[in-house]
Amino acid sequence: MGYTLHTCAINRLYSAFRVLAMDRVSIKDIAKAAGVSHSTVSRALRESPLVNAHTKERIQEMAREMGYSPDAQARSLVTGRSYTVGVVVTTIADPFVAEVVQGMESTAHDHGYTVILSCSDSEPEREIAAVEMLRAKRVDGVIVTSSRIGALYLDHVEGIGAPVVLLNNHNEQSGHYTYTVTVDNRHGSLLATDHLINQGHIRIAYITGPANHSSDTERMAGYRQALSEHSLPYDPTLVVPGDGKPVGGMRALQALIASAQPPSAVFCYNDMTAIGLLRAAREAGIDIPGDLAVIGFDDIPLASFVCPPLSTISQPKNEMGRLAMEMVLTLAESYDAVRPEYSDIVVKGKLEIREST
Amino acid sequence: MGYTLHTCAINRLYSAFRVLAMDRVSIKDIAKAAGVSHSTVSRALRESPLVNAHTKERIQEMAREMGYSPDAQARSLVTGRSYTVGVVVTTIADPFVAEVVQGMESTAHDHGYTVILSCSDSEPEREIAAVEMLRAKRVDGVIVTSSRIGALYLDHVEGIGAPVVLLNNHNEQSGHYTYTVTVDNRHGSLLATDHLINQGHIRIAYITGPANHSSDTERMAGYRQALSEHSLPYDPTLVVPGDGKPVGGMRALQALIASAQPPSAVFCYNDMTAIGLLRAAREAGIDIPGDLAVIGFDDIPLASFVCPPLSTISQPKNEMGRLAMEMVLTLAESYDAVRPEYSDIVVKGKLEIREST
DNA sequence: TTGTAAGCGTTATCAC
DNA sequence: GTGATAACGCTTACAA
Repeated sequence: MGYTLHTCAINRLYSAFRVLAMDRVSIKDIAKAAGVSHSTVSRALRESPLVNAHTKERIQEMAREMGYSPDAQARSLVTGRSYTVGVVVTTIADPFVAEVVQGMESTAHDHGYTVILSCSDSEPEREIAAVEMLRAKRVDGVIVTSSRIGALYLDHVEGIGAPVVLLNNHNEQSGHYTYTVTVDNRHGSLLATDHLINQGHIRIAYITGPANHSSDTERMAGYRQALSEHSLPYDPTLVVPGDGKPVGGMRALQALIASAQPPSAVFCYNDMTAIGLLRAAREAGIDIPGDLAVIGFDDIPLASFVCPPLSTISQPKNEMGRLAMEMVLTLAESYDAVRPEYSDIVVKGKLEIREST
Repeated sequence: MGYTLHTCAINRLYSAFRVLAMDRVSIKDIAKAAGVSHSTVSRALRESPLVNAHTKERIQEMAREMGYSPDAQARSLVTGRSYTVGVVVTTIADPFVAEVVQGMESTAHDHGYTVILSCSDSEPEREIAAVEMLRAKRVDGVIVTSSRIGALYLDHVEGIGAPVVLLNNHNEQSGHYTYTVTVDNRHGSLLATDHLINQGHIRIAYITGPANHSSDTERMAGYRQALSEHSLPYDPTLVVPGDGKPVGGMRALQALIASAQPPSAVFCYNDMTAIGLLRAAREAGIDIPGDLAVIGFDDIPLASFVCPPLSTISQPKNEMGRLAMEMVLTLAESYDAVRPEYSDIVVKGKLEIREST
């Protein structure tokens, strides 16, 4: 690690008999203290009209005084609803994911739900384990974000006993009997590429994302479509592999400048790639956008702070999180009732022109 | 919003009688099917040695076939442990927080625990509500990150019935009977300011963070200490207010260049501030680090991608998350047993020299 | 309006 | 080894 660690005052004082086992007060305790039955307490605490207004108030007062806190698990055991939804992501450290989760959490909160967060690190086993664990916790719904292995869920989905919605899933065959929220990748790429073309660029490169992600396939498709719509030739040598991360972008730039006929513009799979590319360009003394115009995809929070500020396709991250959460909650509330077999929400990205193009 | 939304295939098909109420199988169901008592099933499923090896295997096989999933809530009800810890943060969209949470989640996972995420948006009521809710869910522990209102917890902390650890708390009076993980702010500032001084700078400005945060007070103290250790005068006009966000940094730069005797270097409360300042500097045609050296604090993931790459004090974010989680889990496992009255872990930041100084 | 009793799915304590 | 039986803290018929 290299970080020095300083533990101070640890184990400073052991208080031998500090038994904090502050026995939790239950409705029975309140019942005893109030001289009523525990069912009356239960009613009073949940504002049931079936209880005398006076005693209700008295009981609520006592509950407060005694420091009562309802046991959500016990309640859930009998009601069958946990008011909890599981959110599975690759890694929360990804700024895109973080924004999406932010949107999810706040909507969940607004509806009185709680979020269990699980990071899979893109490892299938961990992702499955997470789903299994969420199932054991009896969540009312699950949202899986940016997963590459969505198809696996479809098998698990039957067993989990709760609705599952996929957000920006990267797998092709997640079409059946599932619920999804996705950005329109093709449309976004069209926007990006068109923009470059309108600026007069003819030779436009595309830096790919990680292999086998449907989002990459779709963005690539949009790029080619824009080219063909403008009767521009598609040159395979202008498609260079990246990995969705800064390093990929840096390497891609090397490949680009080494080529016989370098492009005058480049569309990157995502902002992280573009940012890596920007950095490499600066080091190589290439002027952006003078020598090379660059556009990304995602609009991560810092896209406007790199230099030059990055033009990009903005995904409504917060909004997407909100939509996914609302979808899963709606499904949860009508679970084991009549509901649509599947539904997809497709949101469109927006062209954000800054100074890199 | 401005984003167009396209709902496709929604409500595509209602299958009227698809009752997915796939009645959950319980140990009793398995017991019935296997012709044994439910206690035997319970034992078999938890690898108890108190059960015939043959029947154990048979039962496990049946459980698998029947798609059994243990009910964590029911179990928790009787064992008193939920294997869940609550993490409350200001906002997960903050890259610093996201990294910390990443560290927390992965350690929790390694120990078989699950994370409930709650974002308070720095609103005291929400923060209190979150704690209340976590209490109802019977979490085994709570970690509060970057809160400004830690003192409030100290009242709640007794009632919550679970250990609470504070990470990078911004409140002064969180000293008693609590557990904390914090970065050594004074030390980090010393590092940063020393670095600037060693580069030959005499007039060094400090851009503050949000008011009344102890972290700001401490960083400021480190700055002054470095100055005095090098017998440099402390000039109050060189301390300009920021807000911990890019805008604050941008505004601060205006103030700086408008001053009679501008500094040749500036130490910013955090990276976000520095990044805003960098941007304003670029727009104002100020050369970094030629005209002005800039250093931040935090080392957020994109600090190395802005231009010029930002020198900063690196906080071991992941590590801090890990430490906090390990602390709370240790406390949880010994709850209502003998344990230290309080302990603080203080980690030291590291000077990360890049190109802005 | 209130109380009694059953039950949610576990684990745990006894006997046998 | 195994099976009753009693919790755990709550909600909810069903009675009174």
